[in-house]
Amino acid sequence: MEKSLKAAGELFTDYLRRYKLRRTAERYAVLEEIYTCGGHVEAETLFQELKKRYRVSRATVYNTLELLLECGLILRHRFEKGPAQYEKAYNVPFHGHLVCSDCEKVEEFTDSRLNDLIAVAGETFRFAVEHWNLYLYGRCKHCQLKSAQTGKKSV
Amino acid sequence: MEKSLKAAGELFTDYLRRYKLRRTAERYAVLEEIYTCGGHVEAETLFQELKKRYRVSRATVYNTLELLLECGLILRHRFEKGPAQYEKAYNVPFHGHLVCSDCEKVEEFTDSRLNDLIAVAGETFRFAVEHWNLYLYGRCKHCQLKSAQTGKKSV
DNA sequence: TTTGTTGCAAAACGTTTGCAGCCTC
DNA sequence: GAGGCTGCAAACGTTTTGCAACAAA
Repeated sequence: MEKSLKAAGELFTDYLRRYKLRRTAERYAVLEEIYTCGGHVEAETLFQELKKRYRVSRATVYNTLELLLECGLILRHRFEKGPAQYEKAYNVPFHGHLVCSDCEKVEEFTDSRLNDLIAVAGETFRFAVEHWNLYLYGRCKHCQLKSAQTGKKSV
Repeated sequence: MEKSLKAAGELFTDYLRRYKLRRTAERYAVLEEIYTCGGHVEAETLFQELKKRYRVSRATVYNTLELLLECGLILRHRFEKGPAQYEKAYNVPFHGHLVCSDCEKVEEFTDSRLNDLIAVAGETFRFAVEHWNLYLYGRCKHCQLKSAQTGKKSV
């Protein structure tokens, strides 16, 4: 956790140096928040959290998110509903997402066949895959149980 | 093509009847446009096209898209950039999407292992999968060739 | 000192909503 | 005839942009 933030920070520094971009406190603050909040965050939440501790603007948050995406330190998801969500990507195994249509909670899963399948698809189409997303939508364990108890199919 | 529109129209009629919703010309117009435009369309394009032939509003387009999603006759995608895109779903095999970050074009691919993989993930988590999306982002064949010729890595 | 980056506010964008009138049933 | 659905326009929430002030190099 703590460790992956440190390593990510160093990679971020390398990236900023390489492209002659400035190392500002705000940029590292955004990185830290994503790496320590645990899970998925949306830009607005990120901004509200950071505002408690720093003087930051939404513009900077969005600007920094763009940089972090570019250097591969974070991932962005646009699920069916709501604003985009961000998660740390460094030292995290590739995974798919299970998104519950009822409670909106997101679970993650891995499958060894996923990477192979994606590599094959890329080769078949001579497509240079940079990143990918697999989203499964439906009802999670808890919401199925909940509706079974009340006898209702959905809210 | 023509045939799947007809079948989809009948399923839409069944759905509207079942839920005591009204069969309006506008609703069928939206369905037809999606089934005949071939590929992915965004709501605004749909609206602009329909406006040429009918008196419709954006509100009706969005409202109808919601209905068509609900009865499974269309699919909705939120790729990394841009507004949501819609595609017909009736009589179309499940497929993943290859999205080019350069030219924004979308290719489709199928893999027999996909359905199995998704079923397994669902069972493992006792998650009732309703639908899913697999998006691969990167550079398509043509854009790779294009940058190899100019010697530039990207635009 | 230079100029990339910031905070702020306004604008842009896609989508949703409120409402009076229309048209399906 | 009743009320679900419509077009229109205004409102909404998220993201982007323009700009003067600031601070990293």
